[in-house]
Amino acid sequence: MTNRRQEGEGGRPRDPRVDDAIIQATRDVLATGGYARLTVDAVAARAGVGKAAIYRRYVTKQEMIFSATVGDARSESFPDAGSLSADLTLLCQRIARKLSATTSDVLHGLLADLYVDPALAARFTETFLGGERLIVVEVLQRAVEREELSRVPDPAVVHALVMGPIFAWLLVLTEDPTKVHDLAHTVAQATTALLTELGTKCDQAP
Amino acid sequence: MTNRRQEGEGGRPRDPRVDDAIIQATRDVLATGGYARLTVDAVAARAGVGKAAIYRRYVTKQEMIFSATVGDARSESFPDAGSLSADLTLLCQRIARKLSATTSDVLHGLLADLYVDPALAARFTETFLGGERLIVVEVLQRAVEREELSRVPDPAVVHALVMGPIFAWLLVLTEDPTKVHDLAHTVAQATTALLTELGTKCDQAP
Amino acid sequence: MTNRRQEGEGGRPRDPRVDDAIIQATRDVLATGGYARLTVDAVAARAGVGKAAIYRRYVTKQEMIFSATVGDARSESFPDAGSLSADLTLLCQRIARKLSATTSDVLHGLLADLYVDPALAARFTETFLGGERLIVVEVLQRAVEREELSRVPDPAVVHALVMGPIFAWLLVLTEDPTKVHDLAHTVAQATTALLTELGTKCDQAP
Amino acid sequence: MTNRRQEGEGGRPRDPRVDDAIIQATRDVLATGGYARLTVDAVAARAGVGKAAIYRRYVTKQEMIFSATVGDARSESFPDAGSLSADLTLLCQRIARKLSATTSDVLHGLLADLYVDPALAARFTETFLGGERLIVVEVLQRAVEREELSRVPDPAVVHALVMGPIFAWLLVLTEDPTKVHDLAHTVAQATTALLTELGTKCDQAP
DNA sequence: ACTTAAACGAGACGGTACGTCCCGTCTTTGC
DNA sequence: GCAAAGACGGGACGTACCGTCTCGTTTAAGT
Repeated sequence: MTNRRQEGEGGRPRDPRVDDAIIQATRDVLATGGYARLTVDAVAARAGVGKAAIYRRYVTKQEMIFSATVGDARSESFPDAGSLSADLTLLCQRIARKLSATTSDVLHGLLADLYVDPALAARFTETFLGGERLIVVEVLQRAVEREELSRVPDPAVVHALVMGPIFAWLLVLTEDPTKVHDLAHTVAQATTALLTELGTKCDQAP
Repeated sequence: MTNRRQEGEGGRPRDPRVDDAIIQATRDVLATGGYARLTVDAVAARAGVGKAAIYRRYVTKQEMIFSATVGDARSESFPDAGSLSADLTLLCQRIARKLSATTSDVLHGLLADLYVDPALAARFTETFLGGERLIVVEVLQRAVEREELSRVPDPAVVHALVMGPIFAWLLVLTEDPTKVHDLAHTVAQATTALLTELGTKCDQAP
Repeated sequence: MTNRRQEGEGGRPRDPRVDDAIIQATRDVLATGGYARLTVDAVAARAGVGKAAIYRRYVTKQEMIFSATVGDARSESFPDAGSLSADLTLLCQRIARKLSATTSDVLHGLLADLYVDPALAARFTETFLGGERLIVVEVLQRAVEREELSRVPDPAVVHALVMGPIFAWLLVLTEDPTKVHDLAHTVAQATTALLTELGTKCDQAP
Repeated sequence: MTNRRQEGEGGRPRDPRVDDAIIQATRDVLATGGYARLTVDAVAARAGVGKAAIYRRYVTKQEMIFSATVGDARSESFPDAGSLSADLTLLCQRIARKLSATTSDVLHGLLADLYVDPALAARFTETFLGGERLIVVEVLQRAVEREELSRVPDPAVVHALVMGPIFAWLLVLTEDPTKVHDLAHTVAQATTALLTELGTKCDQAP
């Protein structure tokens, strides 16, 4: 993905081993020295690849990092856990797992760079957040069908309520990551409580 | 703050106008080009100041940005709003206001750089988060005194629950900032619901 | 010339139209941007040819340029003009014509590159200078036979005396090229004067 | 020279040791690997200097090489040797010495690059050739005053006649450099012969 | 009033990384 | 097996910042 060029047929095709080597080297370098110390030369050297091979695939260092970290976004199917509470718990666990996979500084570095590059920002929103948002919508619709809720609340608000605390725990407060599992449970409880017991007051945008 | 040097007596004293000029220029440059494009030379030029004057005050570019954006953190007193729900709402509003003051990329850039510089990270935690944490603790204690809660839950969890969604709304999801006021209300509701109606299940760490 | 490969018989034969296209494209690109800006990719593109087709014919970019500019060196026969003076004048004219055919920077660029590549240097000496040297020797021998000279002077010295000023005029001093015809005449006069009137003092190497 | 900037007074002044280090390193690298292999990074490394320090002084790699090789052009005074023949001999020796100081490929590389950069070309003409030209003019005027010549011939032609053969001997024919002294003598003889015995036929441009 | 020590604007310094360009080689598909 | 197309590893280019270091000047406090 992102690997621009699909047009021309002629010529030597891109070597998929090079693609893999770049991605893997990026992850290695990121793990070694962190976002701030990642160098395109370092990645190229580690991958045993010329810099040109990298810039042929990614317009920018950021694009490369994006692809190597949060860019794949395999949208796994989301099973029905049986109740709103169980669904939300499952979603929280998944978000926690996803955020745990990326080091704090990498995600923040990427988020900082998004501000400069709107195109990358759009792709981030679509890739990284879009999948989650779809799941949120589906979970809420199921709850309405089960008659746990009378109507579908604003998905953006629910999304913020469930991903926010986990994001903050791991990437802002940098609290103990081993406790994130319990936190996910608590977040699901709080959201469920809000949505069911207090009614549907959170549909700010009808 | 951070302005090292207290020892020597002799010599020309620091010019406070220079301090202000640096802070203001930093904010201007950040507003103009964002975190990624901020250059020490640019700040110096804009402030009409030599680079030495900057590095005399801050060890690092990041320290400067920190001071110019989130570094002042005047810990305003936090009034008692009368109930847990009202206290939490007030806290959420305050967090929302604070986060709205800083552009998305600046905060993320800073957070990314914290990873590299532990000293700055410590100061960030203390300055930016410490005040909030104290308020969280106080709010919870008041609730126990009022007998709204039977015991004080883990403040870290509550902190994540209240600041997480707002942070995510503004700085990750980049949703409409005008709606953050309503969101703050919703977050307070959800947290109150969790703490009161479902008991004290969130004391993960006794 | 230089077109390595004579061995194999089997397989598709080289397309002579490709040879021509490469030579012509090289000259075009040289004329357009000069020696420093000549790129193999540019030549290939202009010739409508793959880079491989070029490197199948020439080991090096320099070989290609050499072939396209000074490499053909058709050794035209050199007629007897009747006297040493007339022979030298004719030789000077021929040298002037040859040097005028190549742009200043191309020849200098080539000469610079010769330093790095001894093989090319040898071929240059042989191709570009060897022909001239043979003519010099022949002219001097004729003069001895005509008894204009008592013995044959060092051909290297005479070669330098006749080609030097013309080379300098066109490629170092970059004086008016239209005056090179007159200069050629003057050079021939000076050399004749030296050889005849002052005797044979220039046989430095007996 | 060439070191642009004379305007501003404020700020740290250029360190002359850096100037020297760059010049010397350039000569070293040139001597080691030749013109084609000279790298700005290599020069910077060898000089123990940042690349910025180089580009602060020279717009271009070529400017740097120019300054380090033929750029100084200390115009030594030219003594009167007593006769046209002796003056020309002295001039030829001086030219030979100057050309011997620079390696073949460096001068050719520079000459090739002059084609691309007219500003550098102008400076080359002025610096490297201008001094010689002035001497030529002076030598001819002296000869007229001594009544060896009836009038002053075209200096450009004489210049080509004396520097051409030496240039060709060393830098095109690459003949034995130890014989250049004898050649210089021969060249002076030939030119004297032309100018005196055959009259002033070479004033092509009156 | 004079000395002294530090702060000041300016900008050069050694480094390091960027993203671009080119070389000469290798690898496809199609004739 | 040659051809066009173009990807490959390598390496230099010139630019931009970083954080440090002089310059020569200015400004207070301590004598």
